[in-house]
Order: sequence, then structure tokens, then C-alpha cells
Amino acid sequence: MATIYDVSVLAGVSLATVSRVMNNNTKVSEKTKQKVLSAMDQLGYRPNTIAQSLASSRSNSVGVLVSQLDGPFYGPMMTEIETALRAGNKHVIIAAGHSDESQERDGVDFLISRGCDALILDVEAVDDEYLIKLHQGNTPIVLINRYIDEISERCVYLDNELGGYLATKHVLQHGHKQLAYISGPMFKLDSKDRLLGHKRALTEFNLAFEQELFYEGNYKEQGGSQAMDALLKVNKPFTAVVCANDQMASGAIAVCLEKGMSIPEELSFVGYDNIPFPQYISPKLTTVNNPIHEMGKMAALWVLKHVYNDPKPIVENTFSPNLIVRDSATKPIS
Amino acid sequence: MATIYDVSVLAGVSLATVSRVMNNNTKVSEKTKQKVLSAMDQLGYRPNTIAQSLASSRSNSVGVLVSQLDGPFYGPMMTEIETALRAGNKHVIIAAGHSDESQERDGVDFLISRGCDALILDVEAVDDEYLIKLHQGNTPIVLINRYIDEISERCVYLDNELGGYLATKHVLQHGHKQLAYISGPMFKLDSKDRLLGHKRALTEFNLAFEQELFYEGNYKEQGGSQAMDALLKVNKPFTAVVCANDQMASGAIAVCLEKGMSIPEELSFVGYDNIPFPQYISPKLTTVNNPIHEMGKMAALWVLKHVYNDPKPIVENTFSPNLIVRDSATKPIS
DNA sequence: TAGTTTTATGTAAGCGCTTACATTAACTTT
DNA sequence: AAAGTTAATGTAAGCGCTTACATAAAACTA
Repeated sequence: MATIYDVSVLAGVSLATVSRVMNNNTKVSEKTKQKVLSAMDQLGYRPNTIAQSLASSRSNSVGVLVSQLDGPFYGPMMTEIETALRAGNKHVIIAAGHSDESQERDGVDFLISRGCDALILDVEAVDDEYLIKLHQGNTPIVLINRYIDEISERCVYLDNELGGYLATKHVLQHGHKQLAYISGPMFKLDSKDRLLGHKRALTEFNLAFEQELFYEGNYKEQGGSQAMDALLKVNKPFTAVVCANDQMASGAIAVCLEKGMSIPEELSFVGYDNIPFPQYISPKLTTVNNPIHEMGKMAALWVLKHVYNDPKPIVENTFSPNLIVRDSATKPIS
Repeated sequence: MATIYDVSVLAGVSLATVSRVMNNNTKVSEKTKQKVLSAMDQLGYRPNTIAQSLASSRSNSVGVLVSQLDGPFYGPMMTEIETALRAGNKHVIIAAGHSDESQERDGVDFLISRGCDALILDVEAVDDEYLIKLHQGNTPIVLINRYIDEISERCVYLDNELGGYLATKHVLQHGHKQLAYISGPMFKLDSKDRLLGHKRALTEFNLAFEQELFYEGNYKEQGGSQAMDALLKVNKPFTAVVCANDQMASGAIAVCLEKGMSIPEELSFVGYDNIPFPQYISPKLTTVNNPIHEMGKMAALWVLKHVYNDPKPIVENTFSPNLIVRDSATKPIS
């Protein structure tokens, strides 16, 4: 592999000059610039980014830590992050936290020791305090799907309370009065917020929240199925199920369909997230749109702007959900 | 940030000794080792991996290039790759190729110039020749989901012909005689192989392949829906649809359900890949299992073994699909 | 005990870049 | 035309490590 030295010799200039044309931050005369460029070309020169990093103490890499790499949720986010960052010639190093505190911490350590210039984190197991402390360190962080007041400007998040409210209000407006609720794990902030929104809507319609018709799921299809099984055994009627995400909604609906129930005629459903798949099941799932890809993109742009000083990006950090009405929620049978 | 120098001073030894205890490849007396370790501990020392890389010309990072980061298919693969590699203390740098030749090439260049020690590629747009040439370069590569004879030992792949055969045979055994086939894009090798298997099964049952009942889709739900619409307009009856992947099968089934058809009674379906979601639709999709996560893991283990000389992993590179019988294919109406 | 081998540690030369500073060349001034 | 500016390029000191080689200390030989 040709080095900067080879280029400098061939072009008949000094190392520094070659470096200058690469980074074009200092003036170099057009003539020498061309000599250097053509020398690079002849040699098929590619800068050694490791050496660049060491010398400039910039790794040009940003670490991304997500709960999972699979599932319908993080993929789109990763896609946007990768696209935005690569456009800025930065590379993305990934790590998965698996919603486990020690794995999340490990992942962060791992990424930092790799010399990432910034970290984009979608973590749920570590506590706020840890993140605040992390924020005070040398590596800038941005948080997706999480809001911490002390570092609010570093958070890119969705108004989950509003989303929960919208979902529930939708079925309420259809006239439902007895709702079941399948929640995400309550240690997750988004689960809590969605539930809060749910309760607000209930209150607005003068309905009480029924603890017996509440089930704490795990955000997975499997969990939705379990929840539905459990709910169906409760000795309390309900005509609609509000689910804290689409995956659980799908699992729950599958159980009902299995039992020969007709959906939405016998039971209405609303989901949350607007992942692609449930558009292709019958009935098509009514849900709340979660602009996760936008949020991924914003996080990447934030880094580009504030860490790499790219003046272009305009970043915003709070996003609002909106209802996507499809076929899974209708009027209750009267 | 503390450097190796700080540690050496505090421990009262030379830089080299500190480096030795880090890499424990040379003997260091137990006593000095302890001194060094405690000095590291006191300083909260973390080696600068960039400097390590530059000095050792090993970046400890492996580049992973996939078509897409999202979708139900690559997630599980990425998860396994990340897990295996991180367990070996290697970094995963990702890039997406978007099934586009120039983007795939860009991605490869990007990863190489980033100093990756090896590349794991799931590419479909670049041709064999390019990959063979790449293979001759300095960065070892391993290919997932692709077989190239000249570099067969670098390929981790599925016997797609067999999978296509199994899927089709399954419906044939149920007595279907008129099959439609929704294929993936024909420029992709796996599409071709699956179709080949399909044809082999037809031949075995003395049936002719009907060009009119063949539709080239795009491996997406949307494409499956389009395909179904088109197929339904063809003036030729069929009682089963073999789909080259689950996503298209789901899209196709959705169209039928929409039209009020009952599945599988009126029309049988088989998919391919065994992605999680279609287990939660009704009917549950009968499909061919694609051990994509295993393949991801194997690719990672190959790298660990052959690039990083980890003696442990046992790697195998050819995988066989197997049929997963669920509810979407049954006997034809007679 | 002197000589030999083995083992533990130190010395110093890179790895391929960036960048502060020094130098030289090329213009402006007056 | 001499002095003062400015622009272009060169020099060399790192960045934080690894590792071949040199050296010193310890452990055997006979």
C-alpha cells in the first residue's frame, strides 16, 4: 500500500503538502495540487485512516449502541444513521445492548475505547445518572428514544404520552367503553409514557382505568399472544385492546384469529410504532406512527453538526406521533 | 486520558513492559505484572486502540456490508455477527450496499480504507469477477449467501436450489397440479437457485413450468401484492402459489384476504426464509427455514479463526434448508 | 567460580499521518 | 530597489502504541 511518503516523493513535494491537499484546509497552489493529485492517482493511494486518526485524534467513527440489531424497529433507524453518516464520510461502529444493564455499559466502554468521536445510544437498562455522568465525559453522546431533563438537548425523542393518548382516544371516539391495555415492560420509559397517555384519554372520557384489564408484556409478538390469552381469561368484558406496540398487537390478534374471533367486528385493536409488517395482515392494523427513522437521522445529523462541525444540518429533537387509521379498530358491537 | 507512558511511570517499569502485560504474549514476572496492573487500575487506563492498530497494523475491526440494515432478514444476521465478534473483542463496522453495484463497491472501498482486518459481505449487485479480484487483495473476505466456485472456501451459503425444491414438493405432495410462482429479482443468484429447485420438483412430478404463472417480484411485501394482482388476472387457473420469500408471500396473501378469499382453502401458499412475522398472521405461513443467523455466526467465526487465529471455532460453510410446515398450504379444492 | 544458558526488562525505531513553526519565494509598498 | 507583507512549501516533532534487538539479572553448568 502506498503511503503519503511515496506520494510526496513521486510528486516532488513534502509530506506536509500532500497532507494539505488531502485535507484541503490550507492553501496549496493549483499547480502543486495537480502534481500531488496525479501522483496519488498513479499510486492508487488511499490514506491510512488509522494513522490519520492517531495524528489528528479524530477517529471519524461514531458508535451506535442499540438494544437489538434485529426486529422491525431498529433496522430502519440504523439504515438512516448509516446513510447520513456515510454521506459525511464517517463510519459507524455498532454494538448491541440487549436491554441489559451490564451489556449496555460494556457496549459503551467498548465504543469509547475504540475512540469513537461520538456515541448514539438507544439504551433502556442504564439509569439516568449513568448517562448524565457519561455526558460529562469526553465523548459526546446523543440519546434516541429517551428524555433526560438535565441533558435534554442531547435527546431525540418521541412524545410517547401523546401517542398513547391518540391511540386510546381513537377507540374511545368509536364508542368503546371497556378497554384492555397491553403494555410494554414497565421499566422502560416509553412504556410508562404510553400508558400515561392512555390514562389521560380515559380520564377525558370519564372512564376508569381497569387494573384487571392491564397486562404488562414484553414488546414482542410472543408477549402479545400471552397477554391476549391472559386477558381473555379475565372475568371482565372488553371490546377493544390498546397495545403499546405493533408486535404485541400482532401477537394478540393472532391469538384471537386462532380462536375464530372476527377482528375487528368482535374486538378492536390499536397498535403503536407503525412497523411495516402489520400492513400486510388482515385486518390491517390501525396504529400510531413512530418516526423512528427520522429520529435516527436526526441523531446522525446532530453528530455531524456538533461534533464534526458540518454547518448544514438543521436538527430538531422532539417528534410527534400521529395516528394511522387502518382497519383494526371499528365500532363496538352493540 | 492516561497513556501507556503514565502507567509505566507509575509502575516504575518501561513502556515495553506495560505493553507486554497488556498483550500477555511475552513472559513478565508475576511481581511486575501486578505492579503494572495496579497502576493501570489506579489510572483507569484504557489502551488507545487507534494507536494499537497503527503500531500493530491490525485494526481489530471487521467490516460488514449488507444489502440493507432493515427488513426482517439482515437483522438476525447482524445480531449474530456482532455477538460473535464482540466476544472476540473485535469491532463491527457496518455499511449498507442497497443492492446497487456502485454503492456496494463504495462500501467495500470505504471499509477497506477504514483498515478493516476482514470483510463480511452480503452483496448481490457486484459480479463474481469483482469479488474474485477483491479476494486476491490484502483484506480477507467472506461471502454470505453467495457461492463462487473459485473462492468456495470463503463462501457461507444456503442450498437454495434444495429449498426451492422442498417448498414446491410440499405443495405437489398435497396434490396440487397448477402452481403459480412468485420469484425474487432474477439478477440475484438465490432467486435463480430457488426457481431451479422449483422446476426440478415440477419435473419430478411430471408437470410443466408455466411461464404465464411466473411473476418476477422484488422480495418485498409490496412486490408480493403486485404479483398476486397480476397472477389473478391471468387467464389460467392455479391452486397454489410458491413464493420465493416470506415477505412476498405475506403481501400476496394479504391481497387474497382482501378480496375475501379463504386461505388456504381456496389457495395454498408456501414461503421461504422463515422470518418471524408470518407466524403471527392467519394462516400461519408454511415456509422453508433459512438459517440466516447461523450463517452470520459462521462468517464471524471464520474471521475469528482465520484472520485472528482463534483456534477454537469450528466452521462449516454450507447450510441446508428445511421445510417448516404450518397452515398456509393444504389440499386443493377438488 | 567462571562460563553458559535462560529469563526478564529496557531501548529505541518505527507505524502513517497532522500540524505548529520555520523558511523561502513572490508580491506590494513607498 | 530596499523593506515589509503575504502566500506557498518544507521541517520536524509528535499521536500512543508494538516489537526487534540489546542488555542486565538470574539460574544453571561443570
